[in-house]
Amino acid sequence: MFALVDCNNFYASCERVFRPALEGRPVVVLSNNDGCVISRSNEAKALGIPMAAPWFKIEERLRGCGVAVCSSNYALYGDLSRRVMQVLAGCAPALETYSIDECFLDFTGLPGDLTARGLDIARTVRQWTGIPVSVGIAPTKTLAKLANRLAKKGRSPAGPALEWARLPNPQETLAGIAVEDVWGIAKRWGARLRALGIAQAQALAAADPRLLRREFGVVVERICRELQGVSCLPLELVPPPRKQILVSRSFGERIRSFAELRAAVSVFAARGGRKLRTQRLCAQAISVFLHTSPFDVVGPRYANGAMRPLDPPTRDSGRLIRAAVAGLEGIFRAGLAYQRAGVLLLDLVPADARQGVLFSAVPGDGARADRLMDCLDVLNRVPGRPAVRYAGELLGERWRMRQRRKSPACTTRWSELPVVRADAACLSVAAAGRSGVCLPRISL
DNA sequence: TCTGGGGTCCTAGGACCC
DNA sequence: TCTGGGGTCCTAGGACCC
Repeated sequence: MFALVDCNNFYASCERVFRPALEGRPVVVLSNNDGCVISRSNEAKALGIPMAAPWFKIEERLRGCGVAVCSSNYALYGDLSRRVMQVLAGCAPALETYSIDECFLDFTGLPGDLTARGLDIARTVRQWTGIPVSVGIAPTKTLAKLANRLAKKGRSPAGPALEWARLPNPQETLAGIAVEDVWGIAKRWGARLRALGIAQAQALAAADPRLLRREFGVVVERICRELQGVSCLPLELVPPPRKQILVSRSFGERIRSFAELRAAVSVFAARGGRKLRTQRLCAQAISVFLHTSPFDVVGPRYANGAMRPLDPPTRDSGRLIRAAVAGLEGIFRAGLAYQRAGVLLLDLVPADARQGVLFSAVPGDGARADRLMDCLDVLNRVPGRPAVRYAGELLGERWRMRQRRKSPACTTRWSELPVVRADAACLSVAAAGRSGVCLPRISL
């Protein structure tokens, strides 16, 4: 038995935690560079703001609607996610963190009423972190996803938790769910399924698994069986090691000079190195890529990438930067307006299982390089922009993203901690330990 | 003026091995 | 006249997820 706990409108909800005045107001969070809408509060959804809409296209229409617009603040979201997961870890014997805002819990064999347990989880997470969540409970992950969806849409009489087995008529419910709303079925497969006369979740559950296997492969066959209640996707208790690490950004403005691209690519490579080290991995290859904007109508279009082997495998930021810049030299074309670049670290291997090179031409990358990187990481431990950087990273800043409306890093940066003023009477009530919930009225 | 940034899995086909 | 049966590895492309 699985429970899927999913944060409601996660990024928008995070913005509300430290700005209670946003409660009840439409809130949208924008992607990097303040580009597209990537999270919407219920009020924003009610205004008809579509997911992934480019903000500049809908901004005008929404003027006067009182929409609170936030640049994305990943330091905040990452930290609140960590707190939510920490609370959830105490709610079940095992859990799988599925994404920044979702978590599968193992509910197998738990005594008592599972719906009540789900409601209790939702209440606890809300009270301890400020984040509203929904809980779907079912014998398979796919059905738990659907149950969660129903709970989120207010289809659960109990509130934010819904147990599949408690539905009065599960078949009828499946018949009311479009096939594209099933986890793992998106637009393309949806269209092909519809062409076969499979338009709802119920039809998919009833379809011939052999046909699905033949037409779509094992993935859709599994989804079919999961809809029938046969669990095919187990809980992954230990996250498998990363296979690749990507660091890329769209630029705040178009970049034309090699020097500035080199600065951006150096920053990406250094950041990739840091990610490698926190995950105790080494890369055996690095790829650097860049392209002009696919939306620009004037000027030539260009996209290219270059791959370089890293032998021996490395997590040394200096070597990563050198390799990335060498790759960049090969693909840079003068006279173009670049919109985005990135660095991809590939063929990752555990750092303690690196294959050495018998006749190494690369000096270092042994204990000495490791110590240097450890030192760098200690100096840069505080989140935010690193304290110590490679000189190459500093040779241009114009590529950096636009983030005009970013909220403070309330929980990860000393200088941005919120100041709390609380009503004294209310605090004394809370301190007296009266039973029940007493949230003091606070202003920030 | 302005359009995100990460990831994974599966399959088919080709090249190669004994 | 006749030409096996069993594998692995790699890559590109297509699909999906948040």
